[in-house]
Amino acid sequence: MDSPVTTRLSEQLREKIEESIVTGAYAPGTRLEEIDLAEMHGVSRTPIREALIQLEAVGFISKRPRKGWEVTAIPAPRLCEMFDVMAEMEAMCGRLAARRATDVEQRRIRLTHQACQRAKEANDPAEYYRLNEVFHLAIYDASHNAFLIEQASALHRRLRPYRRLQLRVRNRMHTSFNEHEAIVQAIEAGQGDVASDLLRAHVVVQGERFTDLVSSLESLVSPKLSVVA
Amino acid sequence: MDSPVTTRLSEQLREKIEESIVTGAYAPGTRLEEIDLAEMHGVSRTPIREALIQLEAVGFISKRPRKGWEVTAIPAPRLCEMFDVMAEMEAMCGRLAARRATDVEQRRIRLTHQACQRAKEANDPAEYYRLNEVFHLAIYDASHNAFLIEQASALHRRLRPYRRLQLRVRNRMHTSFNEHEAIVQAIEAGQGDVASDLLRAHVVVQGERFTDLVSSLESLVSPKLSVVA
DNA sequence: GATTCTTTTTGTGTATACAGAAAACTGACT
DNA sequence: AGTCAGTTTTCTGTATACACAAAAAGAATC
Repeated sequence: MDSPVTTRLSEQLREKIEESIVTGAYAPGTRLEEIDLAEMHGVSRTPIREALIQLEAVGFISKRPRKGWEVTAIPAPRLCEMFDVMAEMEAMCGRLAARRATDVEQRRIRLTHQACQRAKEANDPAEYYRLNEVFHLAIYDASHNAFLIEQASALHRRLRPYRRLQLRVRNRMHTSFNEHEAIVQAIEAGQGDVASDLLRAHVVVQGERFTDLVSSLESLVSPKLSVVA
Repeated sequence: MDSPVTTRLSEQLREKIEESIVTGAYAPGTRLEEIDLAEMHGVSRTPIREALIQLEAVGFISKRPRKGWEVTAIPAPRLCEMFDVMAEMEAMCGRLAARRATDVEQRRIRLTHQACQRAKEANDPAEYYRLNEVFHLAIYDASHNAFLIEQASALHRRLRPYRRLQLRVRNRMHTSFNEHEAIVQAIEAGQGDVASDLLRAHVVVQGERFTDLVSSLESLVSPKLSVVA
């Protein structure tokens, strides 16, 4: 039924757990106990442990001396740093995409952008959010640098639970769309430096958006706090 | 004597094995067998396995279906992609460093550069190679972006066995030094964009250096090939 | 002599067992 | 009643054992 050579419980478990983190099911700060996870997935501790070790190596979780594993809660300042790096990587993708994108890839970017427009006009933030990811990934792909694509995608995924919050910001969807339009034009015109600068500005977290980010961070972590307060 | 809470054989083992890869003791393509490594280090398979899993997560080794673990041999085209990304990250470090470096950090960069000069004039490539790393790391630090520093350092380390080969290229030490001088000046002058562009050009693998890289790659992998040929 | 089938060996993936340490709880003493 | 000490429990790190699968080697047959 499923792939026969996918022998590797620990890999499948890593994907499952990572998915739970990325989607926010396991919020930052959540404790992960090996035995619980093992029972939950009906396996022994060993493959669970191996999955957790992989997740730790990529920074998704961290191990506290005697406290078990914990979903990494990224502090706001570090999150800004990560968005800065993300911005730079996207800028690089954009520069390369403007130089290297094939006709098919250009068309794919433009089409995804138009789909974003429909989602915007339908005032459907969820759909816009989904298409926004497709849009950015399309630009990554057009860079024709496999390593860059991997790195950018990984960081994109890492930041996913935090980016989702950004769209709640007032008018973000419209602003985002307008920025996309300019980016697409720059790529189509082959203007690498322009696309690069636009993408950097588009992704980076500046000014008031930083405050939004910080405040929305609080809605992610331990809900019990809100009960106390 | 050593840190008492460093209980974690797998961590120590990961560092040891990674060191062997980075220094080139384990050349690309080398087979790593769990039992051999376990005996070699006087431990059981479990911590070895955990160490290998971590190394796989970062891309140092990869697992072949039924062939065990193998030190990842990076193909030349991918290596170029990685150097391109490295160049972009260094460029970003330089741009930030020019804006943010403290007096102490500027002085540290300049001093390391002067040490490079002494190594160059003493015609000591090994020492120059070592100081070159210190120089670049000093620029990373001056960027004041902890995440960027981590990422850049990790990629730098990843590329280390390949960068070493580059210095064998004729006159590379002198060219490198001159480029460093311009970079230092740009950072001291606070010219972020200039530092950025210079660093990108300094790190990237272009033109004839690509050919050098490809040919030097062959000296890394399985020596039996040269016996056959 | 070559090819194919069978058997053996080797190596990985998962489970389980065991030891040691830290944290929590309980009891006693001040 | 509070604090300190001792005991118990829980959890982690490491070792070992077992099963399954693939590759290699050897034997038999064509």
